Amino acid sequence: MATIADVAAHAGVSKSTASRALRGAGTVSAATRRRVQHAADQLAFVATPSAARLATGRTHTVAVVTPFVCRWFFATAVAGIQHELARSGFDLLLYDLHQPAARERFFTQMPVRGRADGAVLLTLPVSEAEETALAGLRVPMAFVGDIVPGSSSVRIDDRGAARLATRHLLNLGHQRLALIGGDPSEPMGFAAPAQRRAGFDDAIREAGVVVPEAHVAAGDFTAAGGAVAMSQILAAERIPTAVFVASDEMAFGAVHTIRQLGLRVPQDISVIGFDDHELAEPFGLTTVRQDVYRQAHAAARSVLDTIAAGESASPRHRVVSTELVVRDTTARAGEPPSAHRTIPPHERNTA
Amino acid sequence: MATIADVAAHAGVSKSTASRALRGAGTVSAATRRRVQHAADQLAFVATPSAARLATGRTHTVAVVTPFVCRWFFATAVAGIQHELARSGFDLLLYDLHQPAARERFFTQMPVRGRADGAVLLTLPVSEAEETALAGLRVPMAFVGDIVPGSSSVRIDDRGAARLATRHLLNLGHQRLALIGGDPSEPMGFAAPAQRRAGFDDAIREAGVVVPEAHVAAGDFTAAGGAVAMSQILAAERIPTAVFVASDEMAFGAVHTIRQLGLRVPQDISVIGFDDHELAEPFGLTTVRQDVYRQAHAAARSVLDTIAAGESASPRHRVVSTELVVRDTTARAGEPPSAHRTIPPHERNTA
DNA sequence: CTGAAAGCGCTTACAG
DNA sequence: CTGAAAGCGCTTACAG
Repeated sequence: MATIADVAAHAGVSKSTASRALRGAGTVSAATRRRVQHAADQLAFVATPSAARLATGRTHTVAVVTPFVCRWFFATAVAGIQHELARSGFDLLLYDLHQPAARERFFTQMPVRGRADGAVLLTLPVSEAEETALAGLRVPMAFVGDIVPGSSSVRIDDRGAARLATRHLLNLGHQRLALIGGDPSEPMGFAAPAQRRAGFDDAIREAGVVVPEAHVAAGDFTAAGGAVAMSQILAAERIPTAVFVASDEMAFGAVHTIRQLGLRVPQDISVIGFDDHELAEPFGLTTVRQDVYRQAHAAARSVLDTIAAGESASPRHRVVSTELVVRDTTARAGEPPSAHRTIPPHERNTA
Repeated sequence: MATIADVAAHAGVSKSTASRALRGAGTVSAATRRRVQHAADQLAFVATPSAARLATGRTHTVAVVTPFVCRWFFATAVAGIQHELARSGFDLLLYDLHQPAARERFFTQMPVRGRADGAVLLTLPVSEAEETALAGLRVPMAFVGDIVPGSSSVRIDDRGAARLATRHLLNLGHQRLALIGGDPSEPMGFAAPAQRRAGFDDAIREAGVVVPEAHVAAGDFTAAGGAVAMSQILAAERIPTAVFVASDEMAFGAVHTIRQLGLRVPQDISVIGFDDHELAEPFGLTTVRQDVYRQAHAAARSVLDTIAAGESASPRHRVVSTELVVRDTTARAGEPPSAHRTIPPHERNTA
């Protein structure tokens, strides 16, 4: 591995000018710049990151901290951030706080310290202690889905979007609604579930509709959890005709449960999800779309901009719009089966 | 930020012994060790990573390079690696090669150099040039899904698993099979699609069954791609009674297309996927399971072990088993609807 | 067991 | 425009 001393020697200059020439910093004559560059190419020189970092204090790295990398929302967000970072030549350090223990270890040990110039936190409401720990990092941060004073944020209007989803059900004439939301005692303490519940409540209150407790169930934002929650609701004496599910992944499970019990979607029960998961379209799930990739992208951009601008930049708070996407899992209350759900005059197997 | 000189001063020792005491290296008397530790705690000392790296040459970081973080397989693998790394106090640097341009940039610039002590590469068949570029890193590597001489690998028997899936269809009495596989001209050049195709071919050859070209279509391993591929197959003069789809995500799309056209799964067409995606269970998709989390975990472990052992450790090649998981999307050829698919005597809506 | 010194490989005022 | 020197903050032989 060639060092900068090697390229300096090859080019017949000092380390100082070699360094300056390579980084385009300071003033270097065009001729020497060329000589140095040539020497560097010859030797396939590339600066040792740790040495450059120690000297400059900059890491050209951004940390991403997330619960559950493996879930759609977070994986999509990580992709969005990675792509934006790559465009600026920044590396991405990933921290997954999948368990309370991992979360605690992260906030007490602060492995990010000295390893990143900025951080983006995904959907992670932080306690006061955690907030001060993060502040101790003294690097720009952006939050996706939460607002923390002093840091930038990008999010959607969860409450408004949930209200929109619920109104869609109401507008279709449904009176017996159900909700599959989040578990308030969930250890990560996510903010979105409560917001979505509030939006649901807004809508039913406005419509003067009452939802019995038996029609409210909590899932863990997985399909399996949604399936279980749905079966709890369907065990009620009187079952709903429509259900708002606070995530598409749970909605997939809910739809499956309904069908397993021999009921039809949407003829017997309408289902609307939340997210516009990549499988929502192929599955015909009605939902409200949020653009996760774009939110993540914007958060990364904002961190990058703040890094470039130095401490000066003031935090930006952005709200990304959502959109109702009507597909095949919602229908008017009491509607007969739609035409394309019946057996069509298509070629059939005879094997 | 306190430096090691600060804690040395506080403890009344030299930097050398302070360093030794903190890292448990060399020999330090119990008493001084305690004094130093106390001083470090007081000052909330934590070694500056770049300085430690420059001095030792170790980064305590592993790089993960993947196409598409946002797809289930890769996101799950990243989670598996992250969790194993965290247990050993290693950081994870993530590189997403989602586009040919990003891939080329990665292999020419080699951003991993000097930033990681090891790497795990996900499902990425490398060219010779790329292989030598990686070798230049001089760090232990493990591949998930591919074999590269000199590096460890963890994978499944794609060909055998595909054969298994196809035999399941054959065993159910199906004679008119179809295949939704990968596109051989896909730029990433993944190895699995060809292997799965080969396994399919093995099975039909053994069974003496012939599959017309019209019953073979390529998808891009997304649900949308699977849906399109399925509709191409269903445009054939004579449609199949069963289809092997090389990934669950494509299978989801395929099932959707079949149902959209008014045909039933599995009564009219049986569908088997590949992966055991987390949504396969809630959706009742028959498939062959591969444990991605475990493969990733093992790959990370193997890199970590090699790092710990130094150059001495010789590469390990592991093949993780797969398993047929029969659910609701496959049935005997010509089978009538199964009981639980018919309308059951359950409470119905009357709204 | 402990300390002084050199070194890891860069960068950056400061002179010239 | 260029060079000598100091410094970034650790670690590690080498003496003692």
